[in-house]
Amino acid sequence: MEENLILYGCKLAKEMEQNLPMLANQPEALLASCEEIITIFNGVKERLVALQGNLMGFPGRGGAGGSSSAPRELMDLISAQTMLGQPGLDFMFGGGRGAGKAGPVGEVQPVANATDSIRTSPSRNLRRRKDEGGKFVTTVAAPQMGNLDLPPEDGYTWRKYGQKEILGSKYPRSYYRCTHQKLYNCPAKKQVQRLDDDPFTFELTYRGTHTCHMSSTAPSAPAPLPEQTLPPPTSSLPLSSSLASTSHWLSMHITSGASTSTSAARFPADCPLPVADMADAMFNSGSSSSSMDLIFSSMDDKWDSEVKKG
DNA sequence: CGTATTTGACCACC
DNA sequence: GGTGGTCAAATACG
Repeated sequence: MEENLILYGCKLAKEMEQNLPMLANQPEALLASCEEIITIFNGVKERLVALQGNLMGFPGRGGAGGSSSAPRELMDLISAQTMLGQPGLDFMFGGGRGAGKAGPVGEVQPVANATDSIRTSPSRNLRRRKDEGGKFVTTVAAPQMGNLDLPPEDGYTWRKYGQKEILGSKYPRSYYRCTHQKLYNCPAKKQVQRLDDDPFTFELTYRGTHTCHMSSTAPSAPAPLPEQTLPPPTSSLPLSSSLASTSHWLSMHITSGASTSTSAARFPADCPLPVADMADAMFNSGSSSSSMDLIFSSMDDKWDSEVKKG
């Protein structure tokens, strides 16, 4: 069920992508297509939210007023995946597509948090380990050229706060937190580790959700969109131009069909994840994620209202 | 001088 | 006690 809708959505998105120059002159057609895609993904998203709610038991964030944290988590995952240029949606939607034998690259696994117990240390309670709701593990291809030590760029700004040798791994694990952690109390963290059997692949572990890009005062966030029925000015986004020249190293890797090349192959030939491509292009088109924030915030508006409706 | 990274030590958890 | 995650002082960098 979902996968059919997704395929349809992918197809629509791809058609949009191909017809973008034309559609740019027909904002109404563009708008209709956007609406359709949004509707499709919305339905799938709601199901996944329910599913993921069962799976992860998202505790929500901040207690008061955090009623719609799960969609945010999902969107963050999608953002991370699409930014990475990986078919991360396969994790979200791949359950039914032909018993998807996922390769080692681009695989995403939700990991349920064991307990929520916070150790009440008598002397210190500032170093709690078991925090945040869920964590996501994904693998991403490393660049085949250039600096291999460079952690994968994913559109967020991370600050490294630690590195550790991991038992049984050749390579150390690096620990990053969101640069805006202090300013905006953003709890997002990620771990980067190179696979010992495949140095060209990073294993990324994301935990926590970015609150910095949600904050209206956050540096990367555009001015909050007012309540509106119209979508953001998608026609003004540098979609087509950047699609033609994605210079991101991840994109290069994926299209180059490198050694661990199960990533792109797992998608139908007529649907090479155009949505991810579009998102990737959008992220790569600017250093800040403002355009994506624009899109996601508007989508969230939509989706939030949909969720509240239901 | 402010910010990011490095790195040894500390701490939580198993 | 071992291992992994985090802290924080020292250091590097722009």
